[in-house]
Amino acid sequence: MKATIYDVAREAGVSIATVSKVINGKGKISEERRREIIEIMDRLHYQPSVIASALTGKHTYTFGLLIPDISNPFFAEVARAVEDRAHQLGYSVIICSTDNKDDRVERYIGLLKQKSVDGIIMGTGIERVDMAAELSGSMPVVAIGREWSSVPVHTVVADDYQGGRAAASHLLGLGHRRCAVLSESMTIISSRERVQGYRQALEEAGIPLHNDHIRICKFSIEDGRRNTALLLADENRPTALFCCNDLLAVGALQAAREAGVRVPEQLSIVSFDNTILAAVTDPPLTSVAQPMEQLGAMAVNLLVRELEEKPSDKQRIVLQTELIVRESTAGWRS
Amino acid sequence: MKATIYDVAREAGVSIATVSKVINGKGKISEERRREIIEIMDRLHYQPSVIASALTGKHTYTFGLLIPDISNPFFAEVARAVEDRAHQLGYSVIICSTDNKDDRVERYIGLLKQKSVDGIIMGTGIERVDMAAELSGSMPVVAIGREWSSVPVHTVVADDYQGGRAAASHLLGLGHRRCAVLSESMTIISSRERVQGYRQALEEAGIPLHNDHIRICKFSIEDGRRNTALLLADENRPTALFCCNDLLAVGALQAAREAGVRVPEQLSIVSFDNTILAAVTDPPLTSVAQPMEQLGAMAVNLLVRELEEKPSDKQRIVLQTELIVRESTAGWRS
DNA sequence: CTGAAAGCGCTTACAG
DNA sequence: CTGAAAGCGCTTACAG
Repeated sequence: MKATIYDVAREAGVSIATVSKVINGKGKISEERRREIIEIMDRLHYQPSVIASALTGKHTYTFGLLIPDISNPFFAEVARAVEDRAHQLGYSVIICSTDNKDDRVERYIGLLKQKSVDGIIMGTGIERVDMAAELSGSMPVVAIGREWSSVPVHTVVADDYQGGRAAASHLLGLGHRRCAVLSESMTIISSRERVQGYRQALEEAGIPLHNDHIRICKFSIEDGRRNTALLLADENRPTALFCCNDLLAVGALQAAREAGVRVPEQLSIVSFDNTILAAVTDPPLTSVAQPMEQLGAMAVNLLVRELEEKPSDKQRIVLQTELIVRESTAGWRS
Repeated sequence: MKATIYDVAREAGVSIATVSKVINGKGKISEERRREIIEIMDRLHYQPSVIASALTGKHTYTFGLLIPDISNPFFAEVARAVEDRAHQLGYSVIICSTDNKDDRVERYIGLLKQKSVDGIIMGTGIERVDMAAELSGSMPVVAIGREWSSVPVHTVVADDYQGGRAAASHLLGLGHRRCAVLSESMTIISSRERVQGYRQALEEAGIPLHNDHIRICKFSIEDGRRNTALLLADENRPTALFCCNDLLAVGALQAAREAGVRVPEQLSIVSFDNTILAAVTDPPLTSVAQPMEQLGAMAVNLLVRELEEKPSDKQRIVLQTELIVRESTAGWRS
């Protein structure tokens, strides 16, 4: 049987209140007693029950991480950063893959509430924004890589707009004039921003982004491939393609190969995220890197500060992206 | 404030014992009362506290998943499978990346115990086997992709030996005679089995596996690259290479490219795992597929059965692998 | 400096 | 069929 606070108290000949105080470093305890009690706790391998202390108003030191899919390399890398920072700070993380489905989000949130988690990091999309609003009313929430302008929560995101601009500048600098883009749904703010940055940089260079050069995709290799195939089938096909994430870019690469279009000679591709995938494809992808580690760590920092200090004003932290040039982009002479 | 069982009881004019019974579907309650109470619980948005019920002897419906690194695609895919199956069965999973370090394992196990998780799925390596033994004495444990022959726990693994044989057979069939292998540490049973299967199949064909054709690597792209570079520097270099996981194979691919050795024309590579990486490299990797989804789901099944039914005999489940032939292997004429 | 007692939100015999 | 009471392992005023 596991030792309880009663066992320790009995062994030490004191009350459980006294033991509780030394556990929590509260109140005044004579140095002698304290040492003795600590020694006994060690000897008994006593570990306070988080369950019991949570029931008396303290924290569970656990929070939920909602992301679309842990098996997706981008979220896996972010999750690792979240986990590490959380662990450093004494927290555990329950991972929840939502597939971006509202009913899964709802179910998970319900479970997390029942389990009295201390807070939630939301990295998933939701359609019914009221769910986020309601949630943020009932516990600390920080949004990561996503935002809901109407809901007051801490937010940490990459500078998607600048990232989109960087992709465009790079392609323009290489001489491209027919530039297309593969995006996720425009209902996702980060996608919208990436496309917007891309579009603006192009327009400033006097190059409009044609509507039929904007393809909205689902978040999958397969859909990236399908949409790229459509773009490449056009007689006036683009010479450059900006993909809003690595998965889409992998699909684009596959479509190009199948269509006999060489990358980068006949088609330049810039992706976004810079997960491990970007480094292992053929050719390796030029990619706008998101600071995944920082994203995760900052989100945890915000959440824990909210938990342990006085609730502060909602912050919005924007982290810089960085263009990593590999071999999927090359100069174009028309 | 969240509604408690007291609120429901008061509203319904019954005792909390009665409410508890309808929550748990225990005891006899008149159909009328039950309906009324359920209606009130709905109206109050009442959700029983897992914390409180766990303190009274029930489960926390949470378990821990210990793996080396969630940002590694193989473990991310397994984790997703674990999460999905757990979720279906009403459990949450706390993810713990250990980097295969004993002190991290120990710390995590301690935390999980304090949090009263119902069980642990161990997919991580540990040096001090006694830790696993002690753990399995204190709560249900199932090992996944790892085994400790001396510790009685449920185990679910892929058939590593057969997988190694399959890799060798494939290469032999293509005419290769100088075959090398990149392995993880031989202290990991699964690595040992893979190499063993590979070696035996080679030997049965009359081809010994030379010691200097066995390279022990750390679990990283970088180490795969480094060791492959060493192999390729040999004048009598191998024409085929079996890598015990995709990450090592990615490193091998990089080393080959750097050394100007074409894959598969001058070097065939077979990897193991068949994560998403194997599909996106250049060339795509021929790989021995592990059934990651099944591995995860089976591990959860075993754990939950142990939890909810009478503890059964420790099972050892071995799942089949499957060779997926892509473009990193080709025939060799000497 | 130390302890008795109430309380957190439940479940479980046990009695009726 | 229903409820009073004890108990799970803690923490927190409060009193001394």
